[in-house]
Amino acid sequence: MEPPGNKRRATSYDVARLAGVSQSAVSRCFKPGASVSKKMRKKVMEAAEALNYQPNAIARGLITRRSNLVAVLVSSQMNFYYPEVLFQLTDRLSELGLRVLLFTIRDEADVETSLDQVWQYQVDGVISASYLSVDQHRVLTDRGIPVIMFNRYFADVPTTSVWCDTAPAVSEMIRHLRDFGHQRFGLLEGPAHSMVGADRMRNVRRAIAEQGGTITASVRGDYRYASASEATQDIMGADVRPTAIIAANDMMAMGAMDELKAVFGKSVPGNMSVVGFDGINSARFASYELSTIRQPIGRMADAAISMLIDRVEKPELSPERRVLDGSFLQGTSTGPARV
Amino acid sequence: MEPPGNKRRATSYDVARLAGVSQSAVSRCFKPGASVSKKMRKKVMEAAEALNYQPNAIARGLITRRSNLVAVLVSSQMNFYYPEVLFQLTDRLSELGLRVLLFTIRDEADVETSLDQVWQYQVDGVISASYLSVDQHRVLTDRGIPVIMFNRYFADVPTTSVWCDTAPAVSEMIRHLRDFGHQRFGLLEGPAHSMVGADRMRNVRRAIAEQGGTITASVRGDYRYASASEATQDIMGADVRPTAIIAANDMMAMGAMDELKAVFGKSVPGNMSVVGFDGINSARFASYELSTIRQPIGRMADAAISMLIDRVEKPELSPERRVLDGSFLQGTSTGPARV
DNA sequence: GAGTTTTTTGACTTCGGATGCAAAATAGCT
DNA sequence: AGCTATTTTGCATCCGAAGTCAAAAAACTC
Repeated sequence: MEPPGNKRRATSYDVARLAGVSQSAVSRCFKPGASVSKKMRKKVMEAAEALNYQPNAIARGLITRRSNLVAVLVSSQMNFYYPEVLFQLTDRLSELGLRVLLFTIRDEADVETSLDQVWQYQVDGVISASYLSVDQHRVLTDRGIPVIMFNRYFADVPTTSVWCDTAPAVSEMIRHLRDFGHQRFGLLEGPAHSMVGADRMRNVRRAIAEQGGTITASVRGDYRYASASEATQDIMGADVRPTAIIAANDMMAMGAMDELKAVFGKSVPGNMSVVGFDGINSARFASYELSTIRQPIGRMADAAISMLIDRVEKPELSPERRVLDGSFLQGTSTGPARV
Repeated sequence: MEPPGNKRRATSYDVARLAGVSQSAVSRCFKPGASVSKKMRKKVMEAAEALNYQPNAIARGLITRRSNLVAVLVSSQMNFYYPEVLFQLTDRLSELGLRVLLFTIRDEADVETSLDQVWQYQVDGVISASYLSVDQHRVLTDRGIPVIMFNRYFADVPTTSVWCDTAPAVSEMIRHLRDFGHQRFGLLEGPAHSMVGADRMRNVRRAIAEQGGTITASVRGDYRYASASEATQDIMGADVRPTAIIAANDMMAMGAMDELKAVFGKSVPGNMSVVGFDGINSARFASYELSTIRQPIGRMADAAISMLIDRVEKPELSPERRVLDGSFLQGTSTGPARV
């Protein structure tokens, strides 16, 4: 039974002394591609073992200028999409020996303070699945910190980003609804500033224009479940009622389904159809089984990480955008139009 | 337009030179309680501003032996409880100037590698909402790293932990069910090794023993939504069918509700009642409106953090357990027993 | 204004590893 | 063995900020 804790943690010098070698030797033994003889490695490793030595990542980071830290920014909004993205990113980064420094963003002000921290902690890079203004983005890149935007980008500024193209899947989705006889669509859009939402709805409008059908109402929500309630009432309260509601994300689609059932006595898909975007796990609950446009989150995470690593190693790489296609996932929230 | 990036980032020396003072002076200006004259502070701050200087947290951590990093361990299991805890912890830690180093744990092996990283990154402390063995816990505390267990503790080893006592709320919940005339209960338990689940079900059994009623079946799930499907079938397939199902967490309760509706044609609460534990956000969706025993996650996070900070400042503090009471939250998943 | 106390300031050392370079050790070759 | 080519190893210095301590400056006293 050792006296717990108080003893200082072992340093490379301690290991060196015990092993009877120099500190540099110890350092080399813990560096992957270094030139060390077998004997040396054995001696050092034994001493390290005995002292419970592990290199100090902080000290290492100071000299190598590589912290192996990646800042991940996610919105703390109640939208289950974010945790999924976060966990996917974290799992994968861990496997590559990179640590996640997590920043949850509630509002604009949070972003500013987070960016200061990002800078102070010498992160190797940033993956942002949260809102970031062009200026904020530039502050980071100007300072030489690679930034990858997850599922967002700037229209007018080159940005390294992963993006999910929903156009083909939306087209498929509208065809699916049209085949079911739907003609009148209510749109539950995202917030005004959301480019993801704007893009999704642009695709929806285009597909409807191409394939036929009318939009009976278009209302904004804030991507959260709760916001769908009022939005659905607005949609249903319009002059003409739709037979299908298309929501800009799954959370709102779920909210819309529940509102339709609870308040309007509609069954889904019996009387109304509902579709969403994202393909989050909770949309697969049997109570919803949402027809939705699924983002390949895992593959998007891989893409983001690989672009990030490329840029950590070669900072001069120019911005790049990787686009993955979303896919239409048919659930049971869509069925024949009941007029 | 500055030449982007390539320039080295400014250090305290650069600022000192520009301001015409010593490096120590710069350092002091960035330390809260230091003695600096107004003139000096002004000069330094202007220079810092001009150079876009922010102290290097890595270098600072090296000398102060305080990284201001807190490792947060959460299970990456598909259980929405974890993201909620994580986000609560992160929001609060950020406000206190502490950064979250996130570790998602898939399995035992992940824990081991994570602990190595925790050690290497000189975190100031660890908050674990994930499985941790007694040995793993001891490795950390022996090394002098404060560990706070979130919603778990060891029966036989003193542990600093936050815990939610569900006993009174469970008693209330059973009374609620008894008042509705329920006599036969099916238990959907957690995995065998889960002490949280064991504790919850112990309280349930005790309350039933005290207030009357029989347990028709007791089946284990793994806390995930999907596991409730088979478990519910087992419960419903037993010799005697219950009128209410008590699940060890909300995810499984939701799964049970859906299984009852979809496969057994039961309505909830029309034909069967279902209750859960946790009080996660998704249990509030209108499709579920689960009656559940709610954990005060926010307050638990506060408690965990305050205990952590206490121990970072005074490592010699002995283990402490803070216990908060859960509360019974009545939803619409419970109603009169229909025999 | 000289003498004393208090506050500010700067020179220097420290934290714990990584690395360039030269010395030492080993291997390779005739 | 003798001598060169190649590894290994250790020394010394660096990364960037913080803290110690004594010198310098400012603030008080009488």
